[in-house]
Amino acid sequence: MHLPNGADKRERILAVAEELFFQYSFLGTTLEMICAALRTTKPFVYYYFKNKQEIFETITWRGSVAVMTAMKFPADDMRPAHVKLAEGLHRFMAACVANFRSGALAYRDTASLRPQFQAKLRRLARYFYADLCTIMEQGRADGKLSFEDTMLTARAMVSVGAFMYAWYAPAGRVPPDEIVRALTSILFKMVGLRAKPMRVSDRLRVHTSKTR
Amino acid sequence: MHLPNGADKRERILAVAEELFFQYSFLGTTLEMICAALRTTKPFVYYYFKNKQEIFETITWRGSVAVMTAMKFPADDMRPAHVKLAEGLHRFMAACVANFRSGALAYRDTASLRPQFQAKLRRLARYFYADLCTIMEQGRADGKLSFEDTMLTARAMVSVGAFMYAWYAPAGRVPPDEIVRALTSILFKMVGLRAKPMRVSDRLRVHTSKTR
DNA sequence: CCTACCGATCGGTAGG
DNA sequence: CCTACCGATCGGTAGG
Repeated sequence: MHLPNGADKRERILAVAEELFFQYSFLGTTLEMICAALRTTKPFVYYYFKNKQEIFETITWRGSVAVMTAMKFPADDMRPAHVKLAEGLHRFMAACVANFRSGALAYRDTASLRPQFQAKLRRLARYFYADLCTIMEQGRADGKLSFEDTMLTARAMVSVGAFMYAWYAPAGRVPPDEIVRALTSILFKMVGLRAKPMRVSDRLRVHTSKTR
Repeated sequence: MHLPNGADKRERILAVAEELFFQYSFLGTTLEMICAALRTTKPFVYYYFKNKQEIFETITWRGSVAVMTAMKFPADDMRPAHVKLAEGLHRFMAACVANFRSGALAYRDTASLRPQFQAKLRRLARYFYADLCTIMEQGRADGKLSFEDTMLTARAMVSVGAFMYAWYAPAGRVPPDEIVRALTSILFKMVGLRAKPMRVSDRLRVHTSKTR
């Protein structure tokens, strides 16, 4: 045990609030509930955050960024589009599973976000979809993929990851890695990609460069 | 113009409330907002409904039933499983598009539903998934379908319809019928079904029996 | 069908 | 003088 510093305490607030916001929504979660779960008081929370809104948007932003950066590749990555898409979809699905709570807040509780924050999220999503659609169409032009409307197919694939909040339970029947592999394999079928999704260990062995 | 009877007035309340609940969530919608949109007062609304909860659950139940009954077939329907699945998936997707607002309330605002109502919804969903998975596995046994984990594939297909609330706009780029056709076609790929989804007019010509 | 009003509970902040 | 908190209570607003 060690005395936690400020950053640790802030993280603890965020962790507890994420759980409560996911379960009860923004308006359904009171500061009293957050404080009770933290076994602390409101002024303690208000020392680290200006208000409830700031806590909520911090969590929401993290989750959204984690999911929406999966299609980013270095400019010098010259692999074929369908290979990048396979890796990107796998990263996307892994991020959806790892962040299924915070990732859901953006679209499930949109009304509780300030308009300017919503605009920031829409920008993030627009870039994600632009990257995704570009890679998809390159892969199709290369004859490696097969699908009809690009944007609708992209929306459908994102739905599979995004809607996970409604049914996924971390301690469920299938282990997380296996869920990621199986769902990624379903996304592959949706774009007519033949390859099987790599296992996490394979991906780490083949692709060692850090993208962040 | 005619003087609306009690049922009409009730429906008007439900229509206005559905729009507001979808946009602002249950807790974010006040009775004052509903009354203002209706240009009436709270006691008028409380003449037709016991409380805010009853309005919300009435709307939610309708949407959920509309979507979750798509996989029901008459006991004497002897068509092959993959044919029934094709029709069921098409009906499911059409119901998701037609009820994207009320259908979303069940999973987006779950916390605002009473536990016993949540249990009723879970029962409805369990029957839907049971029917869906049964037909899927029959079709696979017949050699007409191809997929891995049945339940995960079912979840993924439902996600495509369910998550539509996050992006679908009735007055958007693609007309509703075309959205339904394109998304159903994507569901077909997810289960390895070769057939193309029928157009609405075709389906009505071929299959005239009422399922309700 | 409306005006007026209640018990309670909310997010946020005061003094110490 | 600062920080990190507590007990108490503020102004406003919710459902009914």
